[in-house]
Amino acid sequence: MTLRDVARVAGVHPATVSRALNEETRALVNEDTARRVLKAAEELGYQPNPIARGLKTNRSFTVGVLIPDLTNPLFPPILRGIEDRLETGGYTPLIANTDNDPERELLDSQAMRARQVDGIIAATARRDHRLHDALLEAGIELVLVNRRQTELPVSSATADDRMGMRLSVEHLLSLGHTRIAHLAGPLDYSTGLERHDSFHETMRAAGLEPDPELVLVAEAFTESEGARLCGQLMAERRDFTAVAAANDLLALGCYDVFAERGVRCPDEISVVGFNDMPFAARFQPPLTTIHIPHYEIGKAAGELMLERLQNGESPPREIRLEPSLVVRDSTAPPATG
Amino acid sequence: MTLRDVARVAGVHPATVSRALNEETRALVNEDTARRVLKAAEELGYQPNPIARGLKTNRSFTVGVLIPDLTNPLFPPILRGIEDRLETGGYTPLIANTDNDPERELLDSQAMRARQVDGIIAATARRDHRLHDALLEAGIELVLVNRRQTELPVSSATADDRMGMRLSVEHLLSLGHTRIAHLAGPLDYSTGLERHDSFHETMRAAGLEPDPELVLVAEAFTESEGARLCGQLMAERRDFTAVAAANDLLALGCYDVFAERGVRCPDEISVVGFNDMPFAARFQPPLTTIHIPHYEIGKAAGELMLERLQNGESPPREIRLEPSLVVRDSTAPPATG
DNA sequence: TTGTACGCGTTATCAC
DNA sequence: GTGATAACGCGTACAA
Repeated sequence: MTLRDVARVAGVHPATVSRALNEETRALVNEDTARRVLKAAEELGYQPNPIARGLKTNRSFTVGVLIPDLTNPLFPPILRGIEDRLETGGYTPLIANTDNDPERELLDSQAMRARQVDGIIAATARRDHRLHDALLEAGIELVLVNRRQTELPVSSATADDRMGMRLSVEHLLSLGHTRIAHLAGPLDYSTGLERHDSFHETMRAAGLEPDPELVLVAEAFTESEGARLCGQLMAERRDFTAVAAANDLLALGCYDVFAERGVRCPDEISVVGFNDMPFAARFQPPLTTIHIPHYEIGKAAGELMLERLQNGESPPREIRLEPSLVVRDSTAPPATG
Repeated sequence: MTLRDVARVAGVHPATVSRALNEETRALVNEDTARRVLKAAEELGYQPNPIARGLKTNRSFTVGVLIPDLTNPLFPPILRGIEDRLETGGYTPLIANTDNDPERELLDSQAMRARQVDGIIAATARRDHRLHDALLEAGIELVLVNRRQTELPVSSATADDRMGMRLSVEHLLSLGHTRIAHLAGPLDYSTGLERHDSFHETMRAAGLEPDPELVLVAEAFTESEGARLCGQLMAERRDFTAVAAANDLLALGCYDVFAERGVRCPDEISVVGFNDMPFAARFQPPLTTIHIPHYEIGKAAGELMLERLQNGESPPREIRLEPSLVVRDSTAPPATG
């Protein structure tokens, strides 16, 4: 089923079929002829061959998506948003997991480049220039999602991480907490860094100087890191009454330590997570956290990519979506006395 | 950077470069020449253009993967397994979400066909012939994952669903339960049907005739369906002491009804889930369930696809992986009296 | 307005 | 063993 088949049925030359079927060149062809061609194509169930088209146009209508790990529940909704938005523009995503390995990220981007992707959306988290440089050189569009790159002019779709952490801390403050610990994410991720900075800003804005010994930096956004850091805080008998964690998994790690040590949450210590991951309401206790509109972030990233693909002149743009506080049962006023 | 560039540098004809670079045809070329070509390609950082190759060979080294919904935590590990296995064969997955809509499934498969995928792995669940027929006609290989098709000769990678439900029921029986309810999944999914059948077989093998009024069929594998059915059982004051649910989400629906009615689990009613979804151990109470090796199932599906792609003569094959029982805190002996 | 001719990068099939 | 040539399906100058 090719252009020629349609041409034969419609009784015209293949080139005319090509023109009639292509939105942009349809004007060049007689209205009646176009109608006849469309009808023939419809009847035959003609599907243009994107491979052949790509060979000619040097475009694949394909966009690579680099994510750390699909099994991290953060990413599926982002991916669906990306996919849904790209689809409306006729683009198909090509997904690869990098396991947060910068080398593998570069390798995957090479493989995608070989597959002639028109652009790459990177959800991988490290603040790293190499990918950007490699793609710039190859003339492949780059859009960041869930990560920003302040020093470079590159489009990105993220949540307002600073605002999110502000909501978290202000919630704890409003409950009466003053000795608040922060379990920060890795600071070479923009998410980790911005939440960390915002924690400090918000505390200071309330007239509280954060105790450096109550701020611990995780090496990864994982439960085990959360447990390690929380265990460390408890072992040192720090007198904190609340924890603002940089994500939900770190918060879950705290739960583990509490269970082990018989600490009641929220009665003795309050915890706020970040992300509102699936089933956060099912945990014990249901987790108070910051909700992030992940699906919308994905859609925004798809949107930004389409912008760049369809109008190369448009300048890079940053989209920041608002998070919101979801109060459940892991926070309460501090125990008196 | 094309074959011609490499040819120019190596001082040979482009066709020779093609032969030298292609594993299968390398034997046709002089060893020294081949070495020279490889070296030139290396130096230039030559990457073959799969688009052009596909145009010529009618193969894209691309495999479509049809899943219902990426945000269902069941699928990411399957997908990673598929991806990891396909990658070793030089294939790239192309993923689409069908939202369990058979029409959309067909549409997506059309789009994939247009993109010249060499095969399609379908994780969508309905026992439906249409996809199979459409692909057969188009000469596209089909492999099922997490779903079987008994009437058709098609490769599939699944868990042994019958064995899984048998483990679930036997666990409850061994605790002393005899009045066991079954929340079945939709029976037009092979998973729903086989677990349903196995529930009955296992009960009968123990000398117990299942009470038809204790077997309810859900319209979807969701929490709300679980809650609806469990609510129905409770409203009718059925005297059951345990529930064998066809998946974890149905089990979670039961949790909701229990919470609403003040029923204690497992003290008054035991519940067993199915799938061992992420964070099942975090629920309240931690959910006893059947663990399914999802990643391995995905790898097996990738394996089966490679088999068919690399050796079209090999007959379809079914791979069934063993599930296992994970005992947590949602099951206990029935309350006496 | 439509047809002709060529090229995108690769591989298959010849001939040498 | 290697080179020449055609062809895959499409898009687009250019000619008509």
